Amino acid sequence: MYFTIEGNHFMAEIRTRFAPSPTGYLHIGGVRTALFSWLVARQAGGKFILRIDDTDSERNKVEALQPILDGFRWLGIDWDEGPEIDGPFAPYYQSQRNHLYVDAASQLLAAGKAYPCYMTTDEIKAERDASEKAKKPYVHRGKHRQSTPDDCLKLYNEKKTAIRLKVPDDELIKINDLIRGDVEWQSNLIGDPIILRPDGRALYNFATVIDDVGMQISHVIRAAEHLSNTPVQVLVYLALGAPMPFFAHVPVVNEPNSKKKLSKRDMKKFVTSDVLKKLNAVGWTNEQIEIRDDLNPATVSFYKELGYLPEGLVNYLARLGWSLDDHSEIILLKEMVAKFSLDRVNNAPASFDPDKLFWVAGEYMKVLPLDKKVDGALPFMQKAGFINSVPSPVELETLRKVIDATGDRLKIFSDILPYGAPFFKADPDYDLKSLAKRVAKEGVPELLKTFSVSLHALSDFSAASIETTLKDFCLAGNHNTGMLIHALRVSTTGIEVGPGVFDCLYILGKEESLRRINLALDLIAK
RNA sequence: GGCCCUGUCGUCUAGGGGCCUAGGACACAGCCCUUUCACGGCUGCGACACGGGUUCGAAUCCCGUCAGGGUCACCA
Repeated sequence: MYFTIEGNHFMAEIRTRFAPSPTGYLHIGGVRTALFSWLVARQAGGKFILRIDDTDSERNKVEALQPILDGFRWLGIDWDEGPEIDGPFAPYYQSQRNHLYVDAASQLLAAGKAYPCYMTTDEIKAERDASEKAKKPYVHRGKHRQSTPDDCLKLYNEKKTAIRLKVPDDELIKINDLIRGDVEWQSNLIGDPIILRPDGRALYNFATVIDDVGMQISHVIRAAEHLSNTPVQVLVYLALGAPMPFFAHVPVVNEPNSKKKLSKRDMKKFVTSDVLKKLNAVGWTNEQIEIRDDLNPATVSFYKELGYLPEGLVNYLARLGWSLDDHSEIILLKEMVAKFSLDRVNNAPASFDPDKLFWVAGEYMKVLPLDKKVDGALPFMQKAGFINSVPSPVELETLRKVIDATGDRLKIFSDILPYGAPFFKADPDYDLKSLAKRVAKEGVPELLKTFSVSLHALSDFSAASIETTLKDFCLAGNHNTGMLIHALRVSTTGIEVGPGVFDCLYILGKEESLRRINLALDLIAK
């Protein structure tokens, strides 16, 4: 005989949930699991529930929860029930639900499915040592397993203690995991788990089931590390006589180029000098990064801070461990909701790849309308002090032109900083090496001077006409076109990489272009 | 150590007995386009963990080995 959960579900509606702890940040691995869960609910027209696992948090709960909610909102993962919106099964904070766990435990006690256990830690330790000596696995079985429900109740009412669930003998506990297929355990290898502490606080494995039953969760979609909790939880469902949900255990996310789980502890190690540089570039000081634990590549807010498009992050995360077919990489959310399926989720762990995420984010940026690009890039320019907090029409227009000229070079919003800087600073930051390489060369200063005259005479200072003028000029005087182009770029923007020169000159305007050319010439004259 | 899960290019993946000389994507290298960079195009590099079966035929099914991971709490 064995217990099975297959086909034992009779909920009318698909209801999935994610149960984060208020940690102060949204972890990239967790959000991927949540995304799968959300996708299942949205596809079925069901409900996605956020339940806060705050039973042992000493932190300020509201404060530590906010970044998580913000993260979900930013990504576009919305919830139908949970914090800030409530719902028919409120409260959605486990810390406020303990009475439900106590009630359920009493019920099990009365039904003879659980018993009070008065064994001391020393006694348990002695038993464990004995089993170890005998080279047998330690399986806890308390003394009051055999007592009648009435005796148990009486005992418990006289003296509160830990309550354990009776694990049945000689059973095979079997689930059909929607991702991993059949998984089974021997009940004889599972010790009677404590479900309620002597002080009346519930344990995770118990509280989770009570909540999932109470909130009518139809699909328990969670990280693979919970797979080994599942048999105990199945037993709780059974003891409760509650309908069994589907289970799906999503494989863990590994560190980049590693077989190790992308852990929540020790995230600081991801803050490499490279990462630090990126964060510095968008205005975070090393001190701030040190204090905040959400500014590292294992959290969602890190990507928000750097100006990744949330759609890109979502797309990347979905593809991490899941595939639609043999070729699709860019999959719009709409399509994902329509076509997602748990059976196409891989069962092996996947390593997080920042390079690919960057590429995906860039693909989304490419197709973003110019207006949206301006909106997204503006805060970065403001934070860097290039543009006023209340931007002038001129600043906005220049930014728009720069972004337009920058084109596909813009992958994430913070990319605007290096490309945009030359157009918003009074003078370019000249890179001395570039200056030496492109301007301070034989004949080049003279060439620039002569060409300045042509530029000065130009009435239509558009990119196209600057280009024509330059080409005609080189043709007529038999000058090296490339040499002049490079010299112009460096002398007007200070850098060698960026939008086309003709665009740069056009955006700067005639006066400013000529001024900068002279500035560079003065500089190399020294 | 017990239990459970998992092994396809460096990474994400396709594949589920013959369409496999193993496909796509990122990354990397080269070439072309563009007198920069990026984009785009083309090419290259590069994997079925190992050993046994089953079969006419195995990346695919079975067994074993090895490796990695998860978990074994009055944490969640």
